Amino acid sequence: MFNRELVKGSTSLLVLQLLNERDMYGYELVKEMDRRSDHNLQMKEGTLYPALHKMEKQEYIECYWQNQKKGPARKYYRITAQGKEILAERTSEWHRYVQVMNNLIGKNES
Amino acid sequence: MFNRELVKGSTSLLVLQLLNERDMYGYELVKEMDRRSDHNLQMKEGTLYPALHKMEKQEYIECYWQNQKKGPARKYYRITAQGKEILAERTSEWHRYVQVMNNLIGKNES
DNA sequence: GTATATACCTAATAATTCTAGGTAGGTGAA
DNA sequence: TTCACCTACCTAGAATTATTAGGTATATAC
Repeated sequence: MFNRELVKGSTSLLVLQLLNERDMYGYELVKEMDRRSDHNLQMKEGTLYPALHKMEKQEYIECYWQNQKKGPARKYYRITAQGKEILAERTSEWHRYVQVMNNLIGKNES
Repeated sequence: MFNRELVKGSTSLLVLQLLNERDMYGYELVKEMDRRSDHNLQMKEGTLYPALHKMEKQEYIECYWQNQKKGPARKYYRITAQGKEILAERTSEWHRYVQVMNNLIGKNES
């Protein structure tokens, strides 16, 4: 939907925000982002899974397996205390970025 | 200033917007972005020059040399009709992107 | 004559995303 | 019962873009 490069860099912000609301598994994150963005943010699995693994290494999130009665097991992710700090930073950065951009390109156009 | 990946993808939008206001040369674009963003967007020359050359190939902009009485010659860039179309698209895309993101991460925080 | 500012440029590296696969469990229809 | 499809995980290679770290040249100030 969006220019791939424009959205680049907001993956971790989005994931941390969703996990801050509740624990989710990878496949669910993809569907949830699609749903809540009205199909505007269609993150690919090939983008999400490596990003999750990186954030796990950085200890922004941690995971646990949950077997299902039906279907494949799910790997749930939970945000850590450190992850919440990063989320706050990234959110603040996002808002500053939008302000700066809007100043430059004109807030009121189309 | 900002996460390098967050800003990725907005280079062409920024350049087209500035050139839509008036013709500028590369070095000036770098300084002008820095100034108008209160030093938040410090685009590197290594980012800008290749981006300008690409947009020239795409015919979004065109250039002309202007010799100076003092100092090195300047390569001025002018936005084309096609560039103006792209600018309108990119601007609209930017605003949609901000809306979608704000919906997901919560408009009112920090 | 040396440092600094202006003004252009590029090759190599880094970071991220997408493409295009793969594995496996379970359901429903022909 | 086989084939398609959905769930759910994963990764290697290609593509894109930004930064780093240089280079060239003109002109001014000390």
